[in-house]
Amino acid sequence: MPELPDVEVARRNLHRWMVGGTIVAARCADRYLLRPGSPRAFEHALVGRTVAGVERKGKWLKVVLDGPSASQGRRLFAHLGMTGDWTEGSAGDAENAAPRFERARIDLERRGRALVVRYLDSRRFGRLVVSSDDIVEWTSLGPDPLAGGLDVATLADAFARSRRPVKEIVMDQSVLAGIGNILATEALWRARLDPRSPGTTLSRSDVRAVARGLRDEIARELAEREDRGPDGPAPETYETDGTFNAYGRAGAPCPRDGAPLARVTLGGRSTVFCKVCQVLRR
DNA sequence: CGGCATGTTGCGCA
DNA sequence: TTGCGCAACATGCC
Repeated sequence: MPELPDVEVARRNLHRWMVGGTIVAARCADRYLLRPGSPRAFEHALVGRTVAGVERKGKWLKVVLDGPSASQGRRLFAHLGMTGDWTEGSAGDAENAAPRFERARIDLERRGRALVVRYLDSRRFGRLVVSSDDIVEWTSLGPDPLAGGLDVATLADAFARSRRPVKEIVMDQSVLAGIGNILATEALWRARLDPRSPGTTLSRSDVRAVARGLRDEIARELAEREDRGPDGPAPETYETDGTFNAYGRAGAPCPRDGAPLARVTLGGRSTVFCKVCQVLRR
């Protein structure tokens, strides 16, 4: 599920489902997901509150809650980790039973209707954190690409300051929030730039190409998810169905020149690229 | 059984 | 101080 486009879709869904609703029950028994919180604190912080808004920065979500008085606002921060997802169903239907991998459940009342919002996460690398202030994981994020954070000057600055491979810089959440392994791999393929190139070696036009690659790939993935709609196929099924140019395609022909795509490890992450058309700066 | 996985953090070492 | 590499976290799937 989780890179910027997936999280943005989750944000829009949560916004549509929850804003204006009042939380009547909240349960999460998973202490690992709640770290450093507790099931009791989770329930206590949410029940009785009204949802005022749902925001996103990078891969983090922030659900803004209103208390009985304005000074009692609380926030629920959520990260999808590797396999997290949010779903919705109306309470009372046949599907009242907890689906597989349900880790948290929030019951709301909205416009006289009861609904259930669920957090599912098979691998449990996600987070659910309640706080009355912004948490450091949120405040230390760099600018978000969809909020105008993807400008060439900022990127050029980050590259100029580091000899680390360009792919690692782009995936650094304090440089740019929301870029994961798929977006970085695809953007660099689009930019025709070898992911191992040190940041300091990039030319002005390289930086522009990386920015354009990121922008285009984010837009493409967002459009793809919008096309499928909420009742489309399960997320897992659109990872490897031919929509990627490089990600997950090691050994297969590069769509541009037919050369077999190479695979290396950068920052502990699998990295696929074409040695023929993606130029290595040094 | 072995290997890989869309993410993040922390540790040890150069 | 910075930058790596690597393991760990917990689990599913091919």
